Amino acid sequence: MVSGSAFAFMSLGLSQQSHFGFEVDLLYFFCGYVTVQLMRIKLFLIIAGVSFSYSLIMLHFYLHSSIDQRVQQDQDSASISSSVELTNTSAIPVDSHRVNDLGHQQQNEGISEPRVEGENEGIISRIGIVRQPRVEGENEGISEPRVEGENEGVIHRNRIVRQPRVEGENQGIIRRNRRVKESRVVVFQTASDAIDILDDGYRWRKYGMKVVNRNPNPRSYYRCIHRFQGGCNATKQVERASHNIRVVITTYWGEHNHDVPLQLVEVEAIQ
DNA sequence: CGCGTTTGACCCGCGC
DNA sequence: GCGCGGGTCAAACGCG
Ligand SMILES: [Zn+2]
Repeated sequence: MVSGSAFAFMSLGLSQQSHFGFEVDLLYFFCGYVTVQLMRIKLFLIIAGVSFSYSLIMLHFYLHSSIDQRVQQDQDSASISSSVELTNTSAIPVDSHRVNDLGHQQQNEGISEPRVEGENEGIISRIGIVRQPRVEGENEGISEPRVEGENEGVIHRNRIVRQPRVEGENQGIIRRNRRVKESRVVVFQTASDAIDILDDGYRWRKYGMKVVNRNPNPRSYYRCIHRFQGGCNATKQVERASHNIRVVITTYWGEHNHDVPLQLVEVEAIQ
């Protein structure tokens, strides 16, 4: 029976291998190893098995319930105030789905596992939206990371962004010290094995890539392609989470001041 | 040749 | 002031 339970632990660890990071896999392996050692010395077998199974279950639930918090902590020091939705149960294939209106897209409600077994399609979940900056001092800390029925998750972050430089005249004299508070941030979390960039209908140009915050995966910076023609200053950042290689976090900054450009399929449909 | 990506340098705010 | 972390620039490069 004890060997059977140990085998169950090992198989559980192997089954979780593709969903969590390397450290968690190491932790599972260590738990299995400790179980085997306890089998060898024949000491407190049943108690150790029960305690280890309990700790594994608690670890599993902790990882499951705090994935959105860790996403936000990895993003930067933003803290989630109340009512952040994490409804990534809608298994929307990234290829066939275009997020046309990010601010008003409704996700279905109801919680389930933040991962889809045996599927390669990405699942999209909107973490939060900031429409205007908030004053620090209220709603400190992380509370209620999972609220049912709320469609407007709010992340308050008083991030200071630089004003874009005025092009074409007097370069060198123009100071960048005008700072505004960004008023709109949309964070998406996508679980995908291969697809990093979800097609939202807009055309982006990559302008930077940086390894940040001890995350082995670099963060990519994109700008809207109409920045120099139409003055659109919408940007987005795409990175993979450090703790889970399958989670892709897409952060949108600013809003477009133009319409969604036509896609190739639509151009072909017109012709 | 035009357009988009890559990638090292640069800049800037912030903490010590 | 200095180092560090993170965002941006821009020359080089690649590709149709
Ligand atoms: Zn735009």
